[in-house]
Amino acid sequence: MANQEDLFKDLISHCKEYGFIFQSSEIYDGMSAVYDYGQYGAELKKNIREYWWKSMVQMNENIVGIDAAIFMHPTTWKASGHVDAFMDPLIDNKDSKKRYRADVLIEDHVAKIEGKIAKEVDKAGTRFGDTFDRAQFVATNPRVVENQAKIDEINNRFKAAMDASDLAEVKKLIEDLGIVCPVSGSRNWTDVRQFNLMFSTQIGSVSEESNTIYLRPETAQGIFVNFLNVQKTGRMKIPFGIAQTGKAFRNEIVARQFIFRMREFEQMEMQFFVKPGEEMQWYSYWKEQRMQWHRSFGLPETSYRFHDHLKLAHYANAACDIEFAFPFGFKELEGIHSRTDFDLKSHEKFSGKKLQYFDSEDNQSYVPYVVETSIGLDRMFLAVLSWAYANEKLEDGSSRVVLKIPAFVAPVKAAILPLVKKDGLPEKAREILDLLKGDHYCQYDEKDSIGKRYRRQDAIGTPFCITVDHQTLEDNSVTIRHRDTMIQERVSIDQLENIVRTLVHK
RNA sequence: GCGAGAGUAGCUCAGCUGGUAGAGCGCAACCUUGCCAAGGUUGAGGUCGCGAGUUCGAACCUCGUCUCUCGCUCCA
Repeated sequence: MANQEDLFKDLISHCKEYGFIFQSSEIYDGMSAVYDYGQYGAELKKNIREYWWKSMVQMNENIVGIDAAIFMHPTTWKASGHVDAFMDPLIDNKDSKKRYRADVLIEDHVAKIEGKIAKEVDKAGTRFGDTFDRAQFVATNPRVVENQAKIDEINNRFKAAMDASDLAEVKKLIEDLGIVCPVSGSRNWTDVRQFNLMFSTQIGSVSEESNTIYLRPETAQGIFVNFLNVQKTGRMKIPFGIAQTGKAFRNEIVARQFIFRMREFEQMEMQFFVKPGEEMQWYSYWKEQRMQWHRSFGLPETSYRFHDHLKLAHYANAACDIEFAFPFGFKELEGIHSRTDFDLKSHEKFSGKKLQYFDSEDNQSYVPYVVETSIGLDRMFLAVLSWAYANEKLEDGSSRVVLKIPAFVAPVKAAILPLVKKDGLPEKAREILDLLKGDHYCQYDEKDSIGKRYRRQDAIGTPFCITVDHQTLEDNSVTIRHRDTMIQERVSIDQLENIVRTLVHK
């Protein structure tokens, strides 16, 4: 809907205008797909992160949290499969504008030749019947031998080129083979380029001795490599979980839609280690648990839906997303994956260390299976904000922009406002600020008319405005104005701490 | 990365066939009012995304570049 797009644009402007999100390095024209969180954005993000942490770690006896480093041993990414999977050589056809993986184009070509051989063999098979010696035929038939030699040559050339990182040679191979674009049918190719989806840097300050290392493309591996450390030192018994929040980095080819897909982003992950064979029941359990967590934000249930993966990644035996109705459509917000024992087994293989758990119930050790819940913090932030943003028409014909952020994650919990800045009201208001600011992030504002100040707080999503008026001086009462309803109630200052705590608590 | 569109004050935008920049809102100070924005006075803010070129002269034309939006593509 065009209306939704406009709303999204308005939201992006609002985020900048009110200090939620700025483009990174804006004064230098910015960086594509990198954003900074401003004064209110940082608060909201922190509140969502803390709520997640509390829900996962504090509320679950068998889940503990860690904070692993962004740098990890390079072999980690070989074990996880990222090095191979994230280094595809890509080539574009200039006519169709389509992009292909160079290795896939070559493989397809090889497959065609293999098809020819198979056809030849089949033909001969039917001709000779029972007396057909397949191995003999393949070794001696001139056309088969010729084609097999072609295949070997292609594979050798490709392997040699890739091993030498000689991308020009890969392109030459594609040209020599006369591979055409399936769409345009043309041979008008760009150079082959390698898109490494992982960011790399050097560790070690002396260049000859330095090693290439990667910024982690996911936080999960930090948990896997610490599986035994945590299990032993925390005396954890399966089933148990390890949670972590932190930055991950992906050099996305296209990163768009505001903070939905960024090159640097924050994940909130929990890896739950279970007994092999019990993973599906835990997978279902966490699916339900995570959806409940989302529902606790009080956003409409219709904003969320499950999307079960039909095509599974190499490491998974079940996977689904929780999708959210963003302004640009239903998109992935959180993933729940049954990762089997792929990661731990792979780390066992690459490290040569046993990553097993001794189960004293049935007296055996095994590599645990893993159920993962992985949510993008920035995406959750965007989900909350895009739902909360509203341009309301009021009964009197005026309008207001309000962020209906759930109170427990709102950046500013309460604003304390003297009705006028005289008659001792500011002093009284500051007393109340001092009373509350130890427990809640509050603001004091005395500038402009009271109505204008309410609107200002609406725009940053402050759920409560506490107003000090002349009656306050007489009976020690103030009014609390609720953001969403704009209704005010009068309460005693003595009760204020309790009231605010209750309203803001989750 | 490709294609299309866009970039002028914090925000939304105007700026004619090239003649050295404007409005509204917002912001700051003061006065006034005092319970739901838009009262008065004053003020701060822009080498028009950046860099070249054409021109006597460029926000405007040309090229390059950066960034954003949309569509492809990519998303273990």
